[in-house]
Amino acid sequence: MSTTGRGLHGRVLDSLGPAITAGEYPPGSVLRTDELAQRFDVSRSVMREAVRVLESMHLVESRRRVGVTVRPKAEWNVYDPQVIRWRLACSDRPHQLRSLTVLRSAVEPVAAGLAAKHATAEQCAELTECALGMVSHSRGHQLEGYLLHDVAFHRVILNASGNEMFARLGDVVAEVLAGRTHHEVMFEDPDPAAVTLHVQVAEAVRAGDAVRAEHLTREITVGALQELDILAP
Amino acid sequence: MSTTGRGLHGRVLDSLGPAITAGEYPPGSVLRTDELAQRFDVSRSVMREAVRVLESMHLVESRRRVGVTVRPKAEWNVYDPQVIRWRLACSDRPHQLRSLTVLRSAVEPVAAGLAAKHATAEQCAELTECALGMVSHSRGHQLEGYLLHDVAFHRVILNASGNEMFARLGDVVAEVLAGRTHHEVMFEDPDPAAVTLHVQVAEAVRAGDAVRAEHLTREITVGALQELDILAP
DNA sequence: GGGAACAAAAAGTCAGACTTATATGTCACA
DNA sequence: TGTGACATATAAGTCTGACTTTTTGTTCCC
Repeated sequence: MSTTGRGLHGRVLDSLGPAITAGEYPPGSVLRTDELAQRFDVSRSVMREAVRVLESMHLVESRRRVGVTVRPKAEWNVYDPQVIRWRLACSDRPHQLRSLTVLRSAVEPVAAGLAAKHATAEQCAELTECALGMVSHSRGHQLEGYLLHDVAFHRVILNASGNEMFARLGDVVAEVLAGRTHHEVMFEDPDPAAVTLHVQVAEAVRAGDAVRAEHLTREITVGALQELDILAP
Repeated sequence: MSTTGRGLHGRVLDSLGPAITAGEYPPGSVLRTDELAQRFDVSRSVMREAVRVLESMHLVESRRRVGVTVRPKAEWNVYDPQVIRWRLACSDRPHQLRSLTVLRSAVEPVAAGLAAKHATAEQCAELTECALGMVSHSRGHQLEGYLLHDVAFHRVILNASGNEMFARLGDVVAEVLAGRTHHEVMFEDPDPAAVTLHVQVAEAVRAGDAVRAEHLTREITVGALQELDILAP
């Protein structure tokens, strides 16, 4: 899933990235390239490449005669999928999950409205297929199967919106939904009301009813937010 | 504004990044590190650092024995501020501007609603100050002054929402608004109705009226979308 | 025709020497 | 005592060349 692993510098990032995003090095901390290279037992060239990547994520800033300083959290590229994964993997997870869910609540209803206008016949078919899959996996602790169709459903909506910015949030949504199923508490079968809503959204999109699709999706996301409030008020 | 310039590898990126995002190298194109290093007259180490950054933006993929291949547009990290700037600087600009405006139309109303709940007294004051600044620069071709306050206004809203994902879209909004004023056609003074809406949003946020703040902001973004439709139907 | 051995190509890695910018401390002078 | 110019040390930045590793495509044999 989150395999940066490509090459030695990727190995370094897998270790250093999470450490920084977890706040192990508070903002303003100064690291030195040579020292890091020693610590990770890699050459300076490799270490420099890793630092460059962290710099492009705005996690650190490299300045002559000073070193590599950790930037304040407010400047991080929090939309970078890699950064999102790192933050979801650390203790900041609940806070991060809430931020992303709020983002979903803003984006997905609008995306659904656009999908109702722009979705192709194929996308409509895929959507109903996903919704039916959710229904058939909604009882009897088939959580994994349910999750699979749920993720696919929201991906299709985001893609069908025709907006590239929305489409690229598919991975984020997948991460949030997976997080809810795996890490957070999810004893019981999914809420039947939510399942019904998904089916209705699929219908609305197929019918080209943008207003209804948007409204129904808003209900879904409101539900997701309430779920968070119950778990961590 | 968009000064990557830090170091030699930054110079290379300023040249290669825009070229890739502009589609000069179609997806699947293969570049070789050594050749690029020669072309830009830099050492391989510097070139490798540049490639690493492009790779972290998912613009390219580097594989042994094959080279550096350009990835399909759909996989790019389109939320990376650097990528956004590069794309806004090329012929793709109108399309990009539309995508971002649609994103704004989804995010900003929700952000305004949250701001009404969470804004501090200081933020409220700042907001009304911005709105008043917009009013006082709304007549007599004071476009630059108007833009300044407009950008500040939306930044405060996004920050006051208390959601870090929203807050980080401040730069995007700034870029969109600046684009509208500078590059697109903007002969006349801003629409008086829009100015009034901003003042009303500031009031609603101060009053803690989330529903009203959200609704008014939605009107603002709808206006922005209509403006685009008029310019490029 | 299919599979195994082989060769070439390009990225990846490393080590070492050198350059450059810049923060900081020093000292003279006002 | 404060201030400006100057020297110095430091850490990033750059370049080069040699070497390693992985992967692809070819060739050769069964």
